[in-house]
Amino acid sequence: MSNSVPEISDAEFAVLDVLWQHNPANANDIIAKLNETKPWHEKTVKTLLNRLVKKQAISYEKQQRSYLYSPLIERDSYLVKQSKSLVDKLFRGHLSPLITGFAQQSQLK
Amino acid sequence: MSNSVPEISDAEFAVLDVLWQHNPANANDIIAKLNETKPWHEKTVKTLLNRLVKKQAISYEKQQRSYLYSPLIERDSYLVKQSKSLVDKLFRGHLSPLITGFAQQSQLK
DNA sequence: TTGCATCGATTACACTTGTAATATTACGTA
DNA sequence: TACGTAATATTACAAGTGTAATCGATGCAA
Repeated sequence: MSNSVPEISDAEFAVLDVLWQHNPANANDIIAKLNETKPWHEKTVKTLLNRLVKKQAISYEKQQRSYLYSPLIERDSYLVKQSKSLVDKLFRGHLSPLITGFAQQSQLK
Repeated sequence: MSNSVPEISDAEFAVLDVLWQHNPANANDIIAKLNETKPWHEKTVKTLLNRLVKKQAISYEKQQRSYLYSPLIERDSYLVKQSKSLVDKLFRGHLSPLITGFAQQSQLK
């Protein structure tokens, strides 16, 4: 049976998201990509990479001096799990009120 | 302009959720209701109530010895906000992939 | 009136998270 | 071979969170 998906914080998710788009990737690539949208310090991103490794959300292989990182958890299963847990928490498992809420809100403006 | 909705943790949300179902309510009522599903110590719930008050998510009025609590933030707007922020984060604002993901996942079993 | 039970208020404490700074290690160059 | 530099690893530190325990006030029972 496959391990359950670890908890991923918001900042960690952003890193993982970059890796889902393109992998394997080294730290500098990831930092550059992230910095297109987030003003994160290099050190910050490295911390996040380390935490993701510890959580076994990503893996790395040594490539000369630096590492090449790859996701260990699947994007789709992660997204489904997160969606489901939100819908469980907010709507007791029912998707329709979410959709309705969205519709109403977007129609307000 | 109305204040933006404060950040509410998962445990705090459960308390707020009880108050949305029935309010005003005193601490004991809330504890009893929560204990139908969560094995939380009385002290824990009181801490959560305090934090919600500090965050101005709920209010109270003194009733003799104890307090009567009521929600200050609206259930609907809170749910919409949370849904939206998840959809923004996971699906870049698009609802349809969430729905599709749900459909696929539920059809697997 | 005194003490106990019961409220809410304050304090505790470890873990996670955001956000780095510092330490260490190992190439590559002079 | 010795050093600077660039990678990773370790440490930092405050705020938020989960989960209570303790403190202080107060009203009720004896």
